[in-house]
Amino acid sequence: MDTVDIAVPVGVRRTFAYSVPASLRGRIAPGMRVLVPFGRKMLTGYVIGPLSREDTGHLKLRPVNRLLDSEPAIPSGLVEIALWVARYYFAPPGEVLRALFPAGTQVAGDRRISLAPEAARLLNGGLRPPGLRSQQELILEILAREGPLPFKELAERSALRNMEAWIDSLADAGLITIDTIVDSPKVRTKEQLSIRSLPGQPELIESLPETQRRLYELTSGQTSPLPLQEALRLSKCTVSVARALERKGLAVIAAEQVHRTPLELAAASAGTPVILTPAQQEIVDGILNLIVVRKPARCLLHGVTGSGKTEVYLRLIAEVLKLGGTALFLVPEIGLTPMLSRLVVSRFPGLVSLMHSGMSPGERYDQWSRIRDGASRVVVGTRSAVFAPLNDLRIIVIDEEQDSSYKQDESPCYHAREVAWQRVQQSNGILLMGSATPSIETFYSAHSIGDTNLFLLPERVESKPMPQVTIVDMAKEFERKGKNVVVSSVLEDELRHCVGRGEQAIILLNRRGYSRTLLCRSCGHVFTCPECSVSMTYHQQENRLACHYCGQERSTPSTCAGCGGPYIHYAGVGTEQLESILRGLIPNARIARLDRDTTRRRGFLRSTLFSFAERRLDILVGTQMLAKGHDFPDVTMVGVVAADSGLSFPDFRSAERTFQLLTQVAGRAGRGTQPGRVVIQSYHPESYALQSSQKQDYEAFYEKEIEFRKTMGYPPFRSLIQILVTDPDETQALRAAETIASTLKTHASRLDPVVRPRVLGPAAAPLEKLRGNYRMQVLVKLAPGAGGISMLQDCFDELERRKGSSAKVHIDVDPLSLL
DNA sequence: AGCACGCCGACT
DNA sequence: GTCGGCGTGCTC
Repeated sequence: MDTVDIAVPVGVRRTFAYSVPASLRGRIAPGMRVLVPFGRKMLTGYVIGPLSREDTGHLKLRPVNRLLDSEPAIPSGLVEIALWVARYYFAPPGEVLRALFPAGTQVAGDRRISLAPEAARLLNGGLRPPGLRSQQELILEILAREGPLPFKELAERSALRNMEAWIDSLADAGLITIDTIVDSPKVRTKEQLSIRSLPGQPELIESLPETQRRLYELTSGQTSPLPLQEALRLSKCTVSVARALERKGLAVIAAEQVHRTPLELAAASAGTPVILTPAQQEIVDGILNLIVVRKPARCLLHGVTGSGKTEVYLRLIAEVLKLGGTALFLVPEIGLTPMLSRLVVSRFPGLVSLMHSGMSPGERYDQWSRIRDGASRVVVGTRSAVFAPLNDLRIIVIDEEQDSSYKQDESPCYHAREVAWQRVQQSNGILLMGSATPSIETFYSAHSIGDTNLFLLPERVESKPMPQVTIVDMAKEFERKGKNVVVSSVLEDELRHCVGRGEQAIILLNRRGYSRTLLCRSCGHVFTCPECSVSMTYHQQENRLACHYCGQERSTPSTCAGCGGPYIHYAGVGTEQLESILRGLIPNARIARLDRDTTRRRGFLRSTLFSFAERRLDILVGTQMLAKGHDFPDVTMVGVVAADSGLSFPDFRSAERTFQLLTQVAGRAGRGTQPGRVVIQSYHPESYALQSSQKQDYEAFYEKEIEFRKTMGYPPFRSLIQILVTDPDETQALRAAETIASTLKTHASRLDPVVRPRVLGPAAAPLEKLRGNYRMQVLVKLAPGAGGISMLQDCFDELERRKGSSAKVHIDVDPLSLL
């Protein structure tokens, strides 16, 4: 390779060609990080491979400066995965590749300007080099006063423009020197002085003084070197004692690498597998058969809540390890399910690495290094762990496959499930998706298309019954009571009984705050966020209004901002108000609330879940974070206060979301010895999302929903690409969106009508304004697999070449929502 | 993404 | 005439 293709972490959707100096030939390989000159800087680049483009003849290639890795830092397969992500999701390849490495390992270099010795001597002697312009003199003065400075800082201090020219002239005159300083990575392996004992003559050891003997015995009982500080603390002696041992040849003190270990790993104890039910065993056998043939395959494990899917995953991971392969276990959010990660860790002691956002940069770096070096063969992690540098990946498990946290909402907007599928296709492994409420796309692929293997666990373990679900029609409740109530009599009675029996309850209301909207009774004015097109929510505890989209706050008004009138109506109940209502209804119950407001305090989520598990709480009130994956055996009652709050969302997935949320939260009830009861309050009891979740009938929901998707041309029948154009100026946003839409339409019209993508818009996005930016969207509907994507590639390449507008363009391939 | 180049208004 | 504004074009 004498010329290479390199991705540089800048926001450009292309790679760059570099020449390889003779000294590096034969040592450079794909997946290595290199230092390359880019513009006026030095940047970390990622080697893609030999130069494939031929049109570089006219370019004067710059040489790779040096290698940052002596061997490829990631398996070369991962480079291909990154390129696939970049292409499919319209993202800059350099930024995708950067995301594959732990944060803080990237290096960059900047020019540093110093005074040449000659100039320094003159200036120190109070003299000035003759014939200089005042600007040049200023630069020299600053350098004499401040010492060598980075280019940018020098430019700021001097406040000159055209710095490049002044610097060049001074360098030509030999008065300054310019060199490149490359900073060192912020995160690296941590080393610590450690002590390790050596075997010695028994009589020598016998003769040791008391303190040296203590230290020697402590360290000789260890299998690995002990951090020196810790050893001294434990044996209560000082460094001189350790040095004495070293002099006698009984110990070695040296810097050793220490692994920064996440809490969950350190705390785990060894666990043992449970015995599988026949149904679980059959599925394990079925999937294992697919694993051993070494052909890529997708599997969906559709099992009701509490049917024991986790045990199936763990058994298959164990089998993969026996076969010598590695495994990746993706979970929605580790923070919400600390029990699950602990369970995995306990089952494969010493082999597991964790990758999630709650870890410090150092911990992430060490976990990543362990995975890359092959020390960890099981990785448990959230979305980004799908890029873990595992070799011979034979299974990827995606738990709660439908969860929206698997989709990254900023560029690159990848979906971990799709990336996982690319990875197992490459490594001849298995993708195992698990859910009680699979996404419509995945179930369609399994049930109707058949390119995903479907495995069913229709019953709970130990034949525990599914909870009994009651729907309360809140319109009738209003008629009966003659007034609006938040908690229906049915829900109230059930709760009372539940708490009375000493059992626990979960109440879901997917809306935080005290009141959702403030409305003037005189003129109808709604208090909306000045930056966003949404109403502000009243929070009683802080006595403030807050925007839940941008976080902006303001004090609670006492009069209407529109007409000055005093009659302000607080409408729409949130979790904060619900909590106080429940306290009023059932004063003896111990109640806690879990939502983004209460869990902002570090550790509150963990400690509250723990208290609830320990039965020091009777009722948990909260938002959807209560619905996910928790396993509390004493919860027998689940209430949903406003089940239709999500149904009115102007989004094609709102029914699916509602059904999933209701079914998931209902599944929290009756996981122990007592059967569960669920009460769902709604103004739309007839909607199919509610009806099918009442019967816990996924397939009934699927049949209705897939019909809707087909009629409307939504996924899985059409692929969607959302182009969101934002700008503080409404007309700017619209104009930029119009340019994009018309370019897309022109390109589309050249295609065969059968595969021709439909271009819709531009139109204002449902969230018209967010953080002061107006949002226009263009929507492209494509027939899946019809090659429309390559048309879009061309289109966006063209648009990028002549962008001509300051408006921001955000491309979301396969968006999860269209807000 | 940065960052320089280039072409138009307000100052010495 | 210069300084500085931000439109637009490039980085191998």
